[in-house]
Amino acid sequence: MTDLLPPIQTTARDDAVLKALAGFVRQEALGPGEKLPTERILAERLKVSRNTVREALTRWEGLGLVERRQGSGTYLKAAVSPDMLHMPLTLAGGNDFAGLMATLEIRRALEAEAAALCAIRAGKAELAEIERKLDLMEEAFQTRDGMSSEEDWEFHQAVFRASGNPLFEQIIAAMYEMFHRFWEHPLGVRDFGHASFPYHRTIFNCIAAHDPEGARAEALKLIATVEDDLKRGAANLKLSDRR
Amino acid sequence: MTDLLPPIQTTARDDAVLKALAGFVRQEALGPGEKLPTERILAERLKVSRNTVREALTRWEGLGLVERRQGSGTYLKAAVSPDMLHMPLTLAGGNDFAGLMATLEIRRALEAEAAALCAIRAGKAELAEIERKLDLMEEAFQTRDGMSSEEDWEFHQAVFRASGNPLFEQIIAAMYEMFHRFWEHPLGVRDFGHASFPYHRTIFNCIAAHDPEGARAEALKLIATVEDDLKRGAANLKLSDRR
DNA sequence: GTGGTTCAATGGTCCAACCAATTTCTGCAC
DNA sequence: GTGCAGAAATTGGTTGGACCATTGAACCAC
Repeated sequence: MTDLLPPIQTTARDDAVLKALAGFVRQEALGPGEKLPTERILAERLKVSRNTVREALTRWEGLGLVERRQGSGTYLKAAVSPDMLHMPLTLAGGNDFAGLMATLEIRRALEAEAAALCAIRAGKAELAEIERKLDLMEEAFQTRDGMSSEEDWEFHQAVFRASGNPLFEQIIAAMYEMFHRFWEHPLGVRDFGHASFPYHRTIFNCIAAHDPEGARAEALKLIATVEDDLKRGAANLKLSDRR
Repeated sequence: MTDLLPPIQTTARDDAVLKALAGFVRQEALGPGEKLPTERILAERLKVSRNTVREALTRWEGLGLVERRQGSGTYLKAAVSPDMLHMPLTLAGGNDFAGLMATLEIRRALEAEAAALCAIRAGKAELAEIERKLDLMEEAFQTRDGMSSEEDWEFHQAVFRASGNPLFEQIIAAMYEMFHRFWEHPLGVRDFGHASFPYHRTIFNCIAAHDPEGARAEALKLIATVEDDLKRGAANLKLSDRR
């Protein structure tokens, strides 16, 4: 009794605009940073109102695909293709401890899996890149006494990228803003992140040895230390209510 | 209706509109499904043009926070708060086999973690809800000879929801469209999904017994069967180029 | 009740301006 | 020719008003 009667679609102009624009971008082989036609031109060419064009572009802007600069133009921020899948995530109350723990749980799941996949799939080039990031991070850690969040992040990004699955990097990158917001205000925990330091190299060693389960285990240990730091920070935070 | 919604002041109008609207939603304690003021009312109250209101609402619609129904009104689809964090993801080329495998790897990571967390955190009410979905699914499986994708999905949703971390459900729900697209055209694999059937109950048993590692292991087995079905389907697909 | 009809409300689209930020061009001083 | 300030053009942002398409409720005949 499956009544497969999908609703018919009579009007979908702004969607049509986006589809046309996606086709245009593909045909012109436009990449990130390049400028696309002005709203007035698009409206004229597509035979729709400028308002409709603007609504369509607003959608893309909200999805982070495009950046508008008043007086200058509209620029691509990411690669687009006609058959993209959009996953807008919203995390309510992202500023507090609970929200941070929630993202950390996601990160634990993804980081462990990515490390394991990376151990299986990473080739020589990827391994070299990861090791380069690792060296940079360790150097920064020594010279700046533990302040290596930027390099730390780049190491993890390299691992995600070498997992062979672009989704890992994308999801984590989307959550980066939240982590970053936090890393700059370590809740009074002076040595935040120090405990996680040694595990970066143990993870790399397992990956280089093509030991998926080892890499997974080390990644889990790393996240556990971050979780621990976070809980210590939460205790410090109990008294001061920030914003 | 109360006369909240004070006029907007500065530039960055549409952003200000969203902030004001978020505040309004919070003060009125509006929940999902409830209707919010019409565009014309908002424009008048906030002292901005209706177009500006529309651009703001278009943003929220693109983020899946709101649903517009022509002739009816604009309705909340999710809880909103003034300090939300948005993480829009876009994945290119989601239609092909590689894209499907990529999402499945994400699902493996999240499903295993969520099952484990669920085994730790699920209370009596959550357990009962999961078991209800499980019963529905098993019944549908028997009576419709394996066609239980809808109920199957609801079971997994219940598990994610009981994990205590809303991000799991959100990420997976965002990927649902891709899975669903596929489930309706099982690539010629007649008994697609059959192999995964028994693991639903074993997962539930582990969750009910508060056995995190057991639940994780069973979830991994389930995903493995789906992966296997998918690979069989890919072989069938080699010859026919769809769409 | 069932099935149409009417009608007001609401989102969707369009137009024609104007504003604000940016870029580009122009012309003068040197 | 060079450099730079100011004018002009370009472009996204906003406004107000108009009309269309869909929805849903009230109403009416049967």
